[in-house]
Amino acid sequence: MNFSVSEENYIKSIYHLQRSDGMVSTNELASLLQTKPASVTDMLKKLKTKKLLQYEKYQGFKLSEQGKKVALTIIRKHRLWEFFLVNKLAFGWDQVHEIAEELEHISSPLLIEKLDAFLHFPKFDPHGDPIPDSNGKMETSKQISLIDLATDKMAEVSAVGRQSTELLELLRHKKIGIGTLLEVVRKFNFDNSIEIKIKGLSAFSISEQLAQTLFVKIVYDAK
Amino acid sequence: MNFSVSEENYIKSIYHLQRSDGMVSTNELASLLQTKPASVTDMLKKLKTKKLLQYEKYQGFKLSEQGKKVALTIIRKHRLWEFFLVNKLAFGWDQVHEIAEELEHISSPLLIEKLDAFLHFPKFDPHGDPIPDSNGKMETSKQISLIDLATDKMAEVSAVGRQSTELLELLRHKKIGIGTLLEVVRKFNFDNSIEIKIKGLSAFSISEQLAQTLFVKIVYDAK
DNA sequence: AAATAATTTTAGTTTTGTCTAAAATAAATT
DNA sequence: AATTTATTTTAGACAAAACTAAAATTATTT
Repeated sequence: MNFSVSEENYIKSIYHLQRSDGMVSTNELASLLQTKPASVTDMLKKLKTKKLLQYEKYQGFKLSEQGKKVALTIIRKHRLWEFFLVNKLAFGWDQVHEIAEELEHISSPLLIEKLDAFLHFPKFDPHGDPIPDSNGKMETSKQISLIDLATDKMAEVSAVGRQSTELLELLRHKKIGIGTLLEVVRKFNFDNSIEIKIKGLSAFSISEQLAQTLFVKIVYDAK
Repeated sequence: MNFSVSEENYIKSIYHLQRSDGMVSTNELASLLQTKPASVTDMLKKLKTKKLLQYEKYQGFKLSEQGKKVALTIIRKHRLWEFFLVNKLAFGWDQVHEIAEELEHISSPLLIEKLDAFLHFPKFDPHGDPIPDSNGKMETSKQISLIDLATDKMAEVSAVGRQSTELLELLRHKKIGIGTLLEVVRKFNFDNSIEIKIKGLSAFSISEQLAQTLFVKIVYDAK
């Protein structure tokens, strides 16, 4: 099936939001798409009738399996084009997002398969985000120390180094556990402490020592 | 200034039609765009207010200088993408038109300059049509004998070999002169005669001998 | 638990690009 | 030259995707 540019942008944005949230809200989506909540509601109804969305009014919404598949093909196109722009056309990695936003809506599947082959099936785009293959599967990022996580990357706590009662106590107090989704908001050079944000909580700082012992996997470039 | 996909398709189509005609008619354009004459009229008004078109109602229309410039940048994009698709992504020359119809509307001028450089500034697309440079200038095709002209290529009579009174008499009778625009409709293997079409006249046949003495330049791939 | 605030949805418009049907104009024919 | 035919334009409607303002629902506070 074929979708309009507008529908595709909604699907992609919902996918991004639900990675961190599970469930997505109308206001959240409206602000990401720079549009009004009323417009979002209209589109939600349309996407529901097309079976791309699980949606009950006033209850929030998320993509159906079908919808996720569509989202992944759009993301695949976006990231392949970004790779092309940077590695073949010599764009800087910070110049390509807007252009890829347009290119991702070109419809030919054959084009994307040929582009993928031409680029030798890259696994990551220039920002380090994984590129889904034609079945929607992508590499999961390698585990890195939280201290090395770039700002604005959504990551999931995947392991804790050198466990101890004191550490676990601290983690429980800060509401951090395996699977917790977070992102780094700021880094302070003075003491290498970092400020992190967990969905639903207000941002707070953690020490260099703590950041070093926590390991995370990037789950999504939320940009 | 930025134009919608629809506006760009109108501009491009008008450019193609006026190459052979000088002036373009509403019906002609409607049939090329697979739309209705009434829709064409609506768009003509819009293009006129945007100063892309010289248009007086019931009198036909043609692009302004501005409009031609816009048309040429679209054609430049289309042909560069076709070159890319065939020479980098290994598409067949007959598979690329539709995809290029989408790619030609991607807006970034920097993208096109970088693509042009990446392709080493090609002068002709995979169909043999010239690619305008960033100023809208393009190579004019080389002069070839009419007998060698492919079907469906619009060409302009540029010279006549071995002039003689008899030849000139024949040409005058057939209404062919220097500058006449024509295209080859069919080729007959039996006697190598060809059927040609001149705008405004019905198609007619000419002999192999005559076709050999006439020289033409391709002015446009009217497809 | 009631009242207030925030969020979400509905109802009614707008814009872009299309359409049909009818009217206006131009071209062709007798 | 008058009439018929073809072409082009107008008028009014529609679908997609957005908007504003108001109503409905849910969440939060006191």
